[in-house]
Amino acid sequence: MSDATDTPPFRYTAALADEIELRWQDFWDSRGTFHAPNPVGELADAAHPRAGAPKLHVQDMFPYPSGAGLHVGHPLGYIGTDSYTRYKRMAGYNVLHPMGFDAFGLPAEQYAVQTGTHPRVTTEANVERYRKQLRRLGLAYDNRRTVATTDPEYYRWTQWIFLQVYNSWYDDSVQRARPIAELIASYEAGERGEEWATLSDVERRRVIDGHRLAYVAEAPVNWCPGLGTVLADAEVTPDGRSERGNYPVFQRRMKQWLMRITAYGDRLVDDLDVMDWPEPVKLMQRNWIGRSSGAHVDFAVDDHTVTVFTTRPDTLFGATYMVLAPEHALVDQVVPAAWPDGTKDVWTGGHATPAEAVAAYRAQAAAKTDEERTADAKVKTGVFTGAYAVNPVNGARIPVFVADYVLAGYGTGAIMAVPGQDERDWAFAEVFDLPIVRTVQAPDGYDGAYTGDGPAINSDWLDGLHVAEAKAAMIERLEAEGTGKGATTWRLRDWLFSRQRYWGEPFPIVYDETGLPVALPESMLPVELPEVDDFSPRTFDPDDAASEPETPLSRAKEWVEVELDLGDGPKRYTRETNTMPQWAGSCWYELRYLDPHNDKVLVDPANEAYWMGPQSPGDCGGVDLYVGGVEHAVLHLLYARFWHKVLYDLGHVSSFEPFRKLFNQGYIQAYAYRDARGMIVPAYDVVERDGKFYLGDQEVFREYGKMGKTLQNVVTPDEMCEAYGADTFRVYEMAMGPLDVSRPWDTRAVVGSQRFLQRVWRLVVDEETGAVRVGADPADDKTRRLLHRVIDGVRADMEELRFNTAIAKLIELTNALTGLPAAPREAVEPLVLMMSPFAPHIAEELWAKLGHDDTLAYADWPVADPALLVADTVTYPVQVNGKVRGRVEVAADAGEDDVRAAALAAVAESLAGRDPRKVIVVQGRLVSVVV
RNA sequence: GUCCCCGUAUCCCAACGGCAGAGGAAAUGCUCUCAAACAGCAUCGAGUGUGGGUUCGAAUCCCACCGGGGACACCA
Repeated sequence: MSDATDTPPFRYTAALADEIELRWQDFWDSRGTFHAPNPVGELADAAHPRAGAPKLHVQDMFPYPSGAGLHVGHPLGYIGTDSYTRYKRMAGYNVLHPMGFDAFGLPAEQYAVQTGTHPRVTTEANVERYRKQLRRLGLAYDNRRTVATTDPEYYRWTQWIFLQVYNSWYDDSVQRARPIAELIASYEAGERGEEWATLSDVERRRVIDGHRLAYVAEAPVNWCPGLGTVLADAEVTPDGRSERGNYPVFQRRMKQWLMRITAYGDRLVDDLDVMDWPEPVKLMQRNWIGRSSGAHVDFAVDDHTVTVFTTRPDTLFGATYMVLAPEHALVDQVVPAAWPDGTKDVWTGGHATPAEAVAAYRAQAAAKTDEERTADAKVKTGVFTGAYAVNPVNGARIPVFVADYVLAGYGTGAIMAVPGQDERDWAFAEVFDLPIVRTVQAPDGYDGAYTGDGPAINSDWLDGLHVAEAKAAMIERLEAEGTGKGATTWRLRDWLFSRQRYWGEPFPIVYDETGLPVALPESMLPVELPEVDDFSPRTFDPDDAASEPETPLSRAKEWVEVELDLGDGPKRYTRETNTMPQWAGSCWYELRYLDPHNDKVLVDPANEAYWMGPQSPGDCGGVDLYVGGVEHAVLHLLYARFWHKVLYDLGHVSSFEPFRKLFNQGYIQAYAYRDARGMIVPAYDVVERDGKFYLGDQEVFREYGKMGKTLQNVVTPDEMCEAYGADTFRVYEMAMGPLDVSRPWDTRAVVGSQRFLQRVWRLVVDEETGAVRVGADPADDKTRRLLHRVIDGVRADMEELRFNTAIAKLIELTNALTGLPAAPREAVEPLVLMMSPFAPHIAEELWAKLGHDDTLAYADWPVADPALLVADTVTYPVQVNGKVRGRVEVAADAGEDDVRAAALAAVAESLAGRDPRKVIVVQGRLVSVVV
């Protein structure tokens, strides 16, 4: 062990980095360096250097603190926002950059079920570990503002928001939520019909409860026996399994809490237009919400009326048959005793009567899972019901089919089929030999269903109109005749909000003797989770669709049965024993950061307006930059937008969107290795030789995937800090590529970032003596010009989050300074300031060594001198027919004619007497000569 | 099947339509060392997935195809 003697005593090594980093972390903590002042309240501080400055609110999607701790992929976004906010703070902004923990959730609960350890114990330990890991990275959070969703002081307000939602209704006439008291007043004033006066108290409550934005309903839900809980649509994978645990999920009707997010469908779609979000995420939200506008059209089927939904009312003259979903309620009622005349053989499925055919088909459809239905989508199946419908616009009789390509849960569960303009209908019509009538003129030679625009044909009075006008004209006619109505349908359903779980927020709801819910008053919040011995919901055989949920809280009898005085004297009540889903706490945390300890209100309006309020007329307001993975594109981001809009409608916040700008960071993935038997081997022990990979002598094979236990390729920030220090780790993560691009982790390459920091260190500190060696002389002209070019470029890169190119420029400058006998202070100081967002500890240390006695966190960010950005002379390459044939150096301010003359002289030889046909001078760039 | 993103040196990545290289890694040589590691200095390198088109000029814009990643997938 002679390392210590051979390494220069003052070299920037991992050990020195460790010492510097821990010291500065303590310094920042003890000084409260990164505290951000609020306008009002406990966190206001008029003496703060950034009090009253322009604000910037930057936030990361907060983590679920898992038992495995962080790996190097997790902090990528955190380091990105930290670098950005450190830069913006130096550039003069009052920066809010908080961090918290999404601490309710299944893993801690499942661990509790297995081991009997209370989820709170596990969660707190995990949170503590995360805090330590994040602190070690030197992330400049305002730690006074941290939140954990499991903290009763936090979930008190989650419950409070639930009460706001519960105690309001959506007034369609003004397109916003209003207090439920206003609805009750309206009923009592007789503005909503006479009936109210005749109702009993209980009936009145039922009427009102039916309008609330949070309500209990018997609804089709996703019941997952394997987890013992119901799930939101978004938590179910397309193949009908639970996203967590991958258990089968069954459709069941159950009594559950729902939130009326569908009321906000229009605004959730429309407001996407004003937000600065990645287009793919906006698209995913639009798809998920699935707004489509068209019309409901009534078709007579014998004595019954079947209403269909269509987005193409303009094609009504081309409707040649009708389809009901197998589950449609009217199917049985329209089926006649025998096949009518004209029934084609392919329509019957080989059955003797319509009733048999329909029953057989329905049984067959019911037996299919959604997955099978989708997999079979290529081949259209169905059967004739024997009934005919009458097309309301032309009186045509069209056969009514049952087919599973029509979904019961969307629209009305019935369609008019227009094969000429719909690909699915076309495919069905071909199988069942049904007529095809084009009602939109297709291009010459077009085969198949034509869904594009064109003039209407075969459509009587619509002929000649284009699609958009034809739709409007048809809707107008249908409404006038009373056979239809313009309509909008949604794919989005109301949000299933209850879970049969222990480790979640209890509802602030009790039930009285009527069995109807009663909201607890704010004064009784928080409703804390009771202590229980058994955390597990009753789980079942994962395939037992008929099982019934039983919540863990229902077993805490002394908690469930309570005596309360809710205004009419002490009475017995029963508590709600479901808990809220994990999304609840993350639906509003961006607001609590603003005023984390306020026990009077969720957030003081002045603080909300400052940090998140609209910045200009029409601006939606919200967090200025929200960074996280794209996997939350619909779930979290849709739910949070919904809650925020409710709070906006009720006047609690001034912004109508929570996140003005969204940025999706990429992922750090890693190589994994399998041996010849296909077994994963620890990536850490694999070595590369001659392009092949070996574990010992055995060749192994490389693949690429997520970092994790199963692939045995986890690298932790702790290891990186130990081997190189946090600054090196941070610089490496920011330098390896653009923030939004996924890339492979390569531990071998980290050393490059360490060498960069070592070189900067050496510019300031003599490795042998530890003395400050920075030069006092002014920089030479060349160095000075480079410095200002770098200052200029780095600022632009920082603004655009292009950290990789910013770091490249800093390295370029460093390498230039390294070559000088003594690096001039004039260049070193800006370099230290500019590297500080990425490597804050070493930058602080060097800043101090350069003679500054306070943190550089509030030092002025360097500004480039424009005069030094323009060169004295410019070298123009001269192209002849696209090939570079010469170069000329001319004064930077030379006119175009001078440049042309010089250029032509320079390539006279190549021209060989030919006359240039054209000479193009690109100012400052090049000259192109065409002969 | 439809839509979106991406293909630049051995690898990760740069290049307002204007000389393909900012930066890092690897590799090679040298310095330091008894030796090695660290560190330092130097060297090495592709014509931009393929084929067309637009242009004086294309990695960049357009079209088609190939490869990789992602989203959606009977939503009437």
